[in-house]
Amino acid sequence: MARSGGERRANSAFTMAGGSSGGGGGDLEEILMQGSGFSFSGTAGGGGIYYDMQQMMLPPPPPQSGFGGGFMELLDASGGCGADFGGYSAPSSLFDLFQTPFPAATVQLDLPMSSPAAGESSEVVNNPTTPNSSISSSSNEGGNSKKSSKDGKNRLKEDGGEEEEEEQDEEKNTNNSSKKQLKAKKTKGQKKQREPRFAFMTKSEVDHLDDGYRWRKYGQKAVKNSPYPRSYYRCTSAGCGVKKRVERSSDDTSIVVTTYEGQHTHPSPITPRSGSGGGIRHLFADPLNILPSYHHYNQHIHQQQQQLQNAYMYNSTPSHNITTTTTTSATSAAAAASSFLRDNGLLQDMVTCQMTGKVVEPKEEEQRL
DNA sequence: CGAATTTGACCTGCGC
DNA sequence: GCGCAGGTCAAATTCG
Repeated sequence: MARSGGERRANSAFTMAGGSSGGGGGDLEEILMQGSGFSFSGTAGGGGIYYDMQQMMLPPPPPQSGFGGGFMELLDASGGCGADFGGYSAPSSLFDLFQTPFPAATVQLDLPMSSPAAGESSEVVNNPTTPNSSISSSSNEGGNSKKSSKDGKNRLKEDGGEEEEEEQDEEKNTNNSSKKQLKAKKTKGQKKQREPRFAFMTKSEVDHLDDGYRWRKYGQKAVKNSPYPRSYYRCTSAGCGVKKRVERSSDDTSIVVTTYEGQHTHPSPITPRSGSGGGIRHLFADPLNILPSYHHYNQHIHQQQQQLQNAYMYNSTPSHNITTTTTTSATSAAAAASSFLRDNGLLQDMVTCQMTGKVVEPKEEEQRL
């Protein structure tokens, strides 16, 4: 109950990780980035491609003109609606990797388990870099929490089948006292199907990263083997069932793992080219996340680069659907994040990181399991 | 007062 | 079947 008002602040840099549509018990692949050099530990499982992360350093980011504008463009282009992903074709996009046949669907690494999201999340171990020193970004406030709450209920239905939404709603209306029981009923016997998930991992002192969408926190759970709790967010837009999970790595407390699940059914609430007035500005309220002026550009970029250098992403694809995650797994939320990064000349690094990871061929993955 | 967060309870899936 | 852990709900609480 003791509510910490600080919770409402916003976010800083992105963390992005791979997702999975955990069809049935499909968990995210474990990932490990070791020590200082970004060198993945090879995985035995699939005999996939192995890359040395140490080779992947960040190229100097190209000077960006407009922050908000570019970001929003990208948001619109890639993130607005899930349906848009098909047409998204930025060559350097993080999502291209997911959408293309490139078997990067799964980046797998051996990992001593202490991962924040045991069994589902990944772990990053990096050389500690300068975390965001000051975070004062805005919060994603203003959403209609009630709707989101409702969506939350629907989530369960969606998991089991959208056709049951109405039916379940009726039940709820007629018997509010047993909502949970109803929920249980509904979900029983139905294989819960998760939306594609993408996780971003970044070094940040702020847990909840502002990706341009409005989120409402609907839960928090203590994570096993981690002193840090995991927070659950849901997109506040009506009808949008996108969820976001935020947790901090127990191994490296400076690392935040943000997992997106689902696709936004709406454009980002942030107005494109909002300039100084649009919501996008909140994204960059944090001096470390914005490029207030070209004067400070290098400095900020440097810090962001460090973050990204230490960030890597993975796509936790359910073992059975690895091959199909290419286009559908790209959540708009993640797209927004990637767009942001790409717009700032940072995404490439993220991609690089991903590509340097061990790539497991779908078949191999299946065999492995 | 509306919106967002907190937090304990509850539910589900999974491993043993 | 039981227990554990993850995930979600929703009343209470807090904030703007």
